[in-house]
Amino acid sequence: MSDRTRRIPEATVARLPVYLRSLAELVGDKTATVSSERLAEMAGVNAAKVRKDLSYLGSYGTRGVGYDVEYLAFQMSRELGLTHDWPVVIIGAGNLGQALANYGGFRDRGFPVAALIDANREKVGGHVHGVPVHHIDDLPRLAKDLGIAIAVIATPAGAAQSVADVLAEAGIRSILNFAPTVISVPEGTSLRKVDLALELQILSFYQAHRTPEGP
Amino acid sequence: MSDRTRRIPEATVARLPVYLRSLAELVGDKTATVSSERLAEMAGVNAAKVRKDLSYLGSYGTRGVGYDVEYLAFQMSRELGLTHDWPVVIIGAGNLGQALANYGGFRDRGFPVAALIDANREKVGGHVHGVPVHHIDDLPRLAKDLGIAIAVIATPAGAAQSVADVLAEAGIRSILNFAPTVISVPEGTSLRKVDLALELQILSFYQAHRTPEGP
DNA sequence: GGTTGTGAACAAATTCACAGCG
DNA sequence: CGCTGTGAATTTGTTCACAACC
Repeated sequence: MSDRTRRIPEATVARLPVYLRSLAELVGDKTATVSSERLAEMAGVNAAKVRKDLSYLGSYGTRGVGYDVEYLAFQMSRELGLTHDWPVVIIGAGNLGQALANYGGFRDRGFPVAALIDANREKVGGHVHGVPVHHIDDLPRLAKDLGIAIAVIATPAGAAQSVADVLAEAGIRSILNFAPTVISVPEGTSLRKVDLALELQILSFYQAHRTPEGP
Repeated sequence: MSDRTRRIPEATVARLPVYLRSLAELVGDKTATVSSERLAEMAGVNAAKVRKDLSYLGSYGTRGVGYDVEYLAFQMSRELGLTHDWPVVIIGAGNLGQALANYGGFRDRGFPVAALIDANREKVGGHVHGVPVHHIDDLPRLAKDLGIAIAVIATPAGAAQSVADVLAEAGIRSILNFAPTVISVPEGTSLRKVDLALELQILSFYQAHRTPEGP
């Protein structure tokens, strides 16, 4: 049975956006076709992995030629659900939340920040970089009105679990958590974590274990 | 041969900081010992994985009792190289770089931000949240003077590779890259990536593939 | 009795290597 | 001939299950 009929492995899903970014570059360069070799180089992986990953999407390559850049980009966007925008809310209008609201990379890649949410009523009512700040009690209504399916948690660790509970209540089933704590979400909710200091701690490990001469 | 004599797997290294965070909580609660079961719950993994992971550090548990919280935390800090602070530089004094400089989580977990670096001389000379802003040309000297081993790239994608090259030149061998692009670094340099929009794209995939009822 | 530490079994992910096709 | 698509082999990571030990 061919790979494309099986469920796409998590590791592959996590690389698709990297390929898509490379394809966007190639589209910009007006490059018509690309080999797995070249795409691998751009994405920082090896060619066998690219071919295996792409095979889960279908047989979109041509033997002896490579992949049609535009067609592959389209298929990949479709597979990733990126054919339309996904408005997101950011919970926590503190330092990090405000910076994320102002981060152009979200909007540019199809994730406009529709609202900032905070529990502190003093922050509510204003705008941060053009994004309105609402109270957490309004979240269920906002999620419905704005068609929000994805939330970003940018609160202190202590507040993250209760926020996750409110999100579950509001029917939001995709969460990106920046709070440095483990949160539990209902079965069926997708959760991704970004822990900034944790990444540095991992680097510290390898730094500490490097011999002076290396590696 | 026991696990602790083998090289620690990458997947385990990536989880050690999560355990350490849980242990720090337990220390705060004045909890003396902890079972793998309890630690697993706190870290959001299963107990077998905790025991296997901890076994790479050594036999620090007591059968029938569990792990001594303080002792394990100490051993883990030592293994992670967190017995002293690691000052970091952030390259790119834009939106994200400034937010990261102001992010308390770095300092709190032993990674004080010693300097912000920018290529734009108009930004240089001032301070952002108490952190001095220097020019990229001063990086080699700064790295040496401030004892900096870890750098954070928070520039636009287009500048990231040239920044990585400067970092290599300056002898910095641990890099956390926030720029949404693949960068290549010399053999022996540790590189971790955080791509904010990419995380949302991954969530989009699962959101798009979710059937209305489940799973 | 309770919990660790760890081989063994299992699963996921990566890489190889080459048949198949344009 | 060149490059994809993919089974097979390998490597890495996870989970099981239980002997060893306090």
